[in-house]
Amino acid sequence: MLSGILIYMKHIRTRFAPSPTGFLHVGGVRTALFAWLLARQSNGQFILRIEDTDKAREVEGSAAHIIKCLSALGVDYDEGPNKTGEYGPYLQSERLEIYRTWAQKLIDSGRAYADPYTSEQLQAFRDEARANKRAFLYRNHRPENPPTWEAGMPLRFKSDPKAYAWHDEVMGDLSTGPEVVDDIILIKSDGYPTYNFAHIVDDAEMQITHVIRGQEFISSQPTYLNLYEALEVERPIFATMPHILAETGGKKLSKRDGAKDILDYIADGYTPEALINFIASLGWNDGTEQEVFTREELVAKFSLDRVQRSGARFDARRLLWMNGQHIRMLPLDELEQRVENFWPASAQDASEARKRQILSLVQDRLKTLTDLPILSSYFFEEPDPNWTMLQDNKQLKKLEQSESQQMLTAARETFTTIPDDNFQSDTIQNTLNSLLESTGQKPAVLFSLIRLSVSWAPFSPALPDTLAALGKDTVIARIDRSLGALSE
RNA sequence: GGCCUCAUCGUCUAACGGUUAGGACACCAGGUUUUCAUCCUGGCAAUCGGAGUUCGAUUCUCCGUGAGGUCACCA
Repeated sequence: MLSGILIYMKHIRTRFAPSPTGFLHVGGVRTALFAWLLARQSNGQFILRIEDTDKAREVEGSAAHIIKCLSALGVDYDEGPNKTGEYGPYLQSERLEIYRTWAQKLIDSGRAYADPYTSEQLQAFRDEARANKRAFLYRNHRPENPPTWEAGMPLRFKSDPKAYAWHDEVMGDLSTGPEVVDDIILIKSDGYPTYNFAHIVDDAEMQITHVIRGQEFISSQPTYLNLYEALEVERPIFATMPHILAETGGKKLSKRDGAKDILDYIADGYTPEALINFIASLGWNDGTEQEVFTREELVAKFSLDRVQRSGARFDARRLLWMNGQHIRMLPLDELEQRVENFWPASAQDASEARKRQILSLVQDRLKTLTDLPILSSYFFEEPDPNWTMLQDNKQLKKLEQSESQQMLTAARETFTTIPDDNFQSDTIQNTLNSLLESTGQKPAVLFSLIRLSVSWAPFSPALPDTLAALGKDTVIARIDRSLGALSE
């Protein structure tokens, strides 16, 4: 405990260490986010390290893609591939000399040896273990007189199996027996280190204080602990994150289960704030009933000891709700910048002031930024009458055609009496009220009809506001057009 | 199969061993003199099972059960 406190008093250094093998989904992002929050709340550093040691699985451009994702979320790093600090390089493929040096240290101390087996022999050992219903342990087949290690041979760790008990900031106190500590590969035959080796070397070299990673590493943790000892490096604080589960089934979130890339969410009109809030809420809460957190609140309130131990299921509906909450929290001029690329094509020639006016009307109804066109296009272009909307409307479907015509005609007449310079929301409200009296119609019927005839949209802001924003001439012209279509 | 981890409404979750087990999403019903995906009010809905410890277990212990992870020259 004391050492933990001392390390906290030192500055915190956390890292996100993805392998560039594809895209970045919410599971990976959460690990990055929590590491980032920890660093930011303590004036520490957050490091991005690209673990590109598997050249066969590497996908070109994905390191750049990962950086783009982090940047889109506002998860900034202090050291990384294109932001060199004093512990670089931050691409593992550029650190091969470092791994070789540490490997040599292990060889010299008798803690590493060349693996002489062919893959067929290895596979036979595995099959045997499986047939005996036992876990495969390489060290049961440790060669007595391994050859001198040279290029082209895998280098193995000579483990010193023992029981371990260790503390995990999230999972609590964990322990295992010696049967899980094994001779893992340190350097592959292609000369690249394995994750198992490289991450320990790098974390030590880069002075990482907190290792935050997914549950899948818990079972190899004892071997890692053994390796820290052999390497004679101080072990960091560990925090193991539960998995994020796919929406259906009990499996961890993955690409084939429909996990989307973070940039896809951005493209679909989700805000970084909402994504971060949502992802953090998958497994973390601050103990109060607060659900919506700003970025600053997350930084201030996050703590590892309130991270859940069990997996959390991804819930797209909750994310959608949360996105709406965050959109509503944005100041109008901020929202204006965010929606720049989401306007309908017809808004292209509209003035900034006009777009701003429309935006303020629809802000409360946006759940994603991509909702903007459906909520605003009729302000910028002439909507086509759509009779199915009339027929599907529960208020209007029983209406005779002649009744609709009468109502619209009456509405048109009343609107013409409003002076041009007084076609404002409150005046329109009064006009609509008097129209209700004179026609004797229910508001639900009359207002639905007017709304549809000027917008032909599934939803819109409050009617007086909508009409005022459209303007008197447009309102009358659209009613005329709808009347014309009605009488055909 | 070995080892490890986890287990509260459908979902995300709260609850010093003492609460009518709370909140949120979703859903349903009302309301806000139009629609609605905003907003407000209300409703539905949970402690995996069995023992034990205790005056009292969601909470502690054990045994089951279920779920997940891992047993790669992937990370």
